[in-house]
Amino acid sequence: MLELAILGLLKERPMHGYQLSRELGESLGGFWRVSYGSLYPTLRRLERDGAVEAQLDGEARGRRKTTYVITEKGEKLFFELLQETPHDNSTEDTRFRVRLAFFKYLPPETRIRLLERRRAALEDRLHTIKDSLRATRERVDTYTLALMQHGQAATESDIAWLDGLIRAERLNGTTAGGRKRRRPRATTLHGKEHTS
Amino acid sequence: MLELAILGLLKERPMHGYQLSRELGESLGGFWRVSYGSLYPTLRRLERDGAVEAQLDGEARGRRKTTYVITEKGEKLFFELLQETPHDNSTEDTRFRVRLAFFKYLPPETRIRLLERRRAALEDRLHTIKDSLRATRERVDTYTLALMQHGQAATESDIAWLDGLIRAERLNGTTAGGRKRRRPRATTLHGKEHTS
DNA sequence: GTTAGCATGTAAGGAGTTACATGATTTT
DNA sequence: AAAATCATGTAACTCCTTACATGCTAAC
Repeated sequence: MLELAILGLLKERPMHGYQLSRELGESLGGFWRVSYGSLYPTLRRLERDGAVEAQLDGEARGRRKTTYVITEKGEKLFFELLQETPHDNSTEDTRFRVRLAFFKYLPPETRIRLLERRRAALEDRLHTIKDSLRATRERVDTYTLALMQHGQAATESDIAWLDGLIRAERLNGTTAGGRKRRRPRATTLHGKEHTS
Repeated sequence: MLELAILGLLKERPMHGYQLSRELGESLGGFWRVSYGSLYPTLRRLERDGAVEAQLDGEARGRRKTTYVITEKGEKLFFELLQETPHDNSTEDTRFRVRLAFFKYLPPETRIRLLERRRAALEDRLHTIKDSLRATRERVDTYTLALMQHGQAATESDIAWLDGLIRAERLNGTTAGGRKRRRPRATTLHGKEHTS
């Protein structure tokens, strides 16, 4: 997840680790502020794997400030991570936010597919909540009840939001051509932004 | 977090690991469904630490079904975990839900304190989002913008919900006595439910 | 008699965290 | 000249996950 976020930010422009940590916190709007203890090791790993390149700027004395630049290989990795099917359920809320932050790099079809997959997951959660509410009704304390009811409301609001995004995506997509337009592969995207 | 949830459920009645995993998913309404790979080892650890006791029911052959019962020591641990000041930011959303699910075991004063601490954290997040929105306005893409705006709305809704809970708590608390009532310690609660 | 659900576990590993440590540069 | 912020890093650790493995028991 962190790798994806780093690569996505470096795609826009080269940056220091420190800058990355700032922008990471900002672009997700206050959710998930990464610690340096995970940021720097991850940058090292990406460098080792050839996904980014380190450029030592600064006047050689003291060796400070390393600017990281994304490579071709890093771009490929970025698209793989961006479309990766998530198995994990626990981190998926944040993971989806990270993905969405880089949606502009995906073709409309893929965007819709990811949005609908997310929608299905939330529908699932909604059913679980409703089932719980039905099952435990009356013999449950105020706080658990409040938790469930607010969970339901929040999930419904999330779904409505997703519906808005999907609708907007469809409106943009229906301007040209019938169904089954040439399906672009990740490798054809390579670095260019998709502006449908 | 898992320890707290396990102890909280075992406080209501003894259970198997398997049952615990079901109820865990239910009582939090679809958020955080724990895997057995973390549940059973945690139960073992709690047993080793004397917080729970394992009772082998079943007919000795095959050795199946272990019912876990919370101990005195486990009750103490439960209250410690329930009031623990969180340092972690990343898991705090779920952590707060778990805490709230067991609020009935806390005295009103403590409830209010925890609710307000949570409220402050969300206000903080809200400011971060608003700052980001102000800072990046216009030079940000649709998706990041959507993310921030929805994040803001969701956070505001969470805060309003908390305000409701705090208000309800205050109404229940103002029936008797002036400010600074005898402050109950965790150890005085010991197992009994607080019904203000 | 087979599918579904109950029940318990292990091994390997992922993805982060905190706490500590250091030092340069900019602002007050 | 002190304080804040920029900048980079390591070591130990937390807490949970997936994938695998096993076997009983109830329902259809």
